[in-house]
Amino acid sequence: MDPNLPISQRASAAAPYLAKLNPEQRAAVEALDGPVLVLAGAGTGKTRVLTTRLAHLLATGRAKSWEVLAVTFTNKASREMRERVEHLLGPGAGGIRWLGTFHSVSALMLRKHAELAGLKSSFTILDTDDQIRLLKQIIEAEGIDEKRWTARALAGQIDAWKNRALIPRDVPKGEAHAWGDGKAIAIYAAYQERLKILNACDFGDLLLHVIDIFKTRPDVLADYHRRLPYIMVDEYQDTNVAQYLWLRLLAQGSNNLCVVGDDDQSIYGWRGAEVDNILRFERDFPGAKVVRLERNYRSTGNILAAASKLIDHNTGRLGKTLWTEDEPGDRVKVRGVWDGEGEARLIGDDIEHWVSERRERGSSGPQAGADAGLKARAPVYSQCAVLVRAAWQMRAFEERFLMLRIPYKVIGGPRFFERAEVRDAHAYLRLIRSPDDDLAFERIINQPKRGLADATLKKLHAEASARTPTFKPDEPLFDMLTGEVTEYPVPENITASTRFRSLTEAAREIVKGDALPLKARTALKGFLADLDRWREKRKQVNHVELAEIVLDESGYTEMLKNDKSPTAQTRLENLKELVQAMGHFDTLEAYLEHVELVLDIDTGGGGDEVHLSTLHAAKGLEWPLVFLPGWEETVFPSQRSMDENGVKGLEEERRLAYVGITRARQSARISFAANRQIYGRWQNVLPSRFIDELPEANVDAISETGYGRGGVGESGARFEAYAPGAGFNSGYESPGWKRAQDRMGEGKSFGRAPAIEGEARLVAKSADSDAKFAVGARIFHDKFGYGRIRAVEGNKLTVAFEKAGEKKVIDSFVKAA
DNA sequence: AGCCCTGTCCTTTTT
DNA sequence: GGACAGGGCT
Repeated sequence: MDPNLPISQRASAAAPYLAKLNPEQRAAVEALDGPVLVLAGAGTGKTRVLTTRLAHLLATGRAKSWEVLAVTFTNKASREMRERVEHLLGPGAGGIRWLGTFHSVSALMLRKHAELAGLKSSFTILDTDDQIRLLKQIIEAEGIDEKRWTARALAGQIDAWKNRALIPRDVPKGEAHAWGDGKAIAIYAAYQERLKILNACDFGDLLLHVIDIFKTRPDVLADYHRRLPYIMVDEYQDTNVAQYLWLRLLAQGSNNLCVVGDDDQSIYGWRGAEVDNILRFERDFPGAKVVRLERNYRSTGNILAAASKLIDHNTGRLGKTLWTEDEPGDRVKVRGVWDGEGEARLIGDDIEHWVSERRERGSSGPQAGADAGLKARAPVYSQCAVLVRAAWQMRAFEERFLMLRIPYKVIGGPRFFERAEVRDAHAYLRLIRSPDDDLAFERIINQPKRGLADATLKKLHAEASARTPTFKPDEPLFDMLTGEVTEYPVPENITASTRFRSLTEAAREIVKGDALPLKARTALKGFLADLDRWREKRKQVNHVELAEIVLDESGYTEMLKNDKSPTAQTRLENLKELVQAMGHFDTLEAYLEHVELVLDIDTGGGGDEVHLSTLHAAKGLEWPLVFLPGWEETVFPSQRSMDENGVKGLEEERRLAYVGITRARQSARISFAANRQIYGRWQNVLPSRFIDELPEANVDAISETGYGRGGVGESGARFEAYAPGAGFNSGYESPGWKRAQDRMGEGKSFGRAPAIEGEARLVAKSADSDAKFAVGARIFHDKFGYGRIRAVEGNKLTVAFEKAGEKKVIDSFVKAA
């Protein structure tokens, strides 16, 4: 080795991991100085570059593991990064202190400097649910029409403002005026006050408070500049204004910022992401080195060509030309089906084909032999994914997969930590930790039922706000409106919605008097005593035991045990899982920090299961076989996206389509239906415009629209017979389902298990053996849409159709011979 | 207090 | 098809 080489370069030359990179990737990894922008197309090894660069920084001794700030958007991404660095450099190398999501890193910083934002370092992080409940109270107090301005919508608006780093004072007047009769800013300000009093902040605040601290305390910022000379950012195209400001401030020190992203994969505009951030990086950071990664290692030629042509329809791109040395492979399949069920059927069949094909090939291959039985089966299901636009589209697939016994796993599906029982358990723990946590208090005061419902709660609220505040903040109050730090007494701009006495405190007060009926008073006393006892207990036992004790003594477990609804069992299991999860943490605090922020539990994974995911959650992942159902106008592209954001919205939808196609390694299969149930109503829908935008040369279009070919005989009906009361889900009852039963006139369960399906001819034939024309069988008619059989008399069916919300009874429905 | 019924509005996408 | 809120009833 050349002894004249600087040490860092000697290390580079020797590093084995560099040999695995192509020239562009290597250029990106070795650009260790100054601002760097890596434009990485889909499947070009973006993560590899990022992790290798990080490893390289450490391996060459340029940086210590605590001197690199590496930010990602999702917990999954940061976990993966950690693992991969470890993989490159060996065990222990993953201990990078400042590696995490924007939010988790911010939380870490804010805990250190909480007092500068008027918080205690033990502040709680509210999730969306808490946020909405809080806003609801404030809206109520402000006397605003709750129908017109829902808490949910207001939460969305406040989030949007926070994404743009706007504190109440900064919100443009015109914009605020359009909201809540001009009271939006007042509510926003009141909300911030309440958060401070609750010693809490929401997701947006994590960043905003830190930005504010950096701006007002140059000494603190300078300290971070010194500590964190290297900054790396993943998915830069998804940064919003707040995140951008946050980064700018931190990067001012060393100017050594390396961002990786792809403007074509910016799909979080609705969350405030500004593609513009990546488009103007070179202007923001003069002298930035730009590296383009254009060689795709993931997909075959046809898939890549189809995706590239599609994304070409967008304007204002930085532009890349992706290429691959892979063979063209299968063409992208586009298929039309009759309706959502048909689509699920088609995809289910495809997966079964794929699986049996692989299994056969595997067992006849050279590997087959004596030890074949001993070896775990090669994964097959997990090579397939179904990617949908919106979560509700998953249900059809889940039902179908259950029926076919295809194992599946919902990625990022109904979140463990968002389940009611888990949140209830957390509320107990939070309340034990901090008696001031009013949101937690409200959540569980009557869970399980203690006879402390609305009336009691109302009195508690009154008690809490009526009396002269006795609350004295430990720290001076920080005013979001003016940015001033105010000493007690309380600033005047606190609205009626703001209370200075916690509900716990109010409860202690109220049980002394006779404001409550005796029954409620006793119950409340008991509840308070329980809490105090648990707080005592906490000093003696560890947090896992504490959780068990609380769940048991509160009667929560018992409530679930007595609950006869089918979900009760699962909920009990969830609680067990929760207690188990707590064991992975040393303290209650550590655990709560995790659940508040990471909101993600490692569900073991690794099973051989088909992946079911939204397109958003699929970013960064890949599969050999990818299904892209629901490509219909109004669904995808989403009507709402286009209504709200016009061409910009459409282009983001198109990027989403691009992300979808480029997830596929070997085969991408797009499908669309002619009929789709939206809000429970049947609607005719048109194929997505994106389908027309695909290049013919790379696509096989097999339209089966009219699946079932509509009319058989004069009735023009397609039948799907369901066996009443049969197995699958037959115990399931929902309000809507019950209502449907009532309408049908038969009090019996119809069940949901398709016994047979097919065209009229088939059904009619089996009707002779009087098997399938059972009351409750589902029927589709070209003219009248879906209905259910109400009565059967020989060849005549009485069918109740539901169309456009109206009930229609067609007598003498003649079957086709 | 709490259950049940009925009417309304809805559904993107996530830290 | 379902969450949720409000009203009426037990």
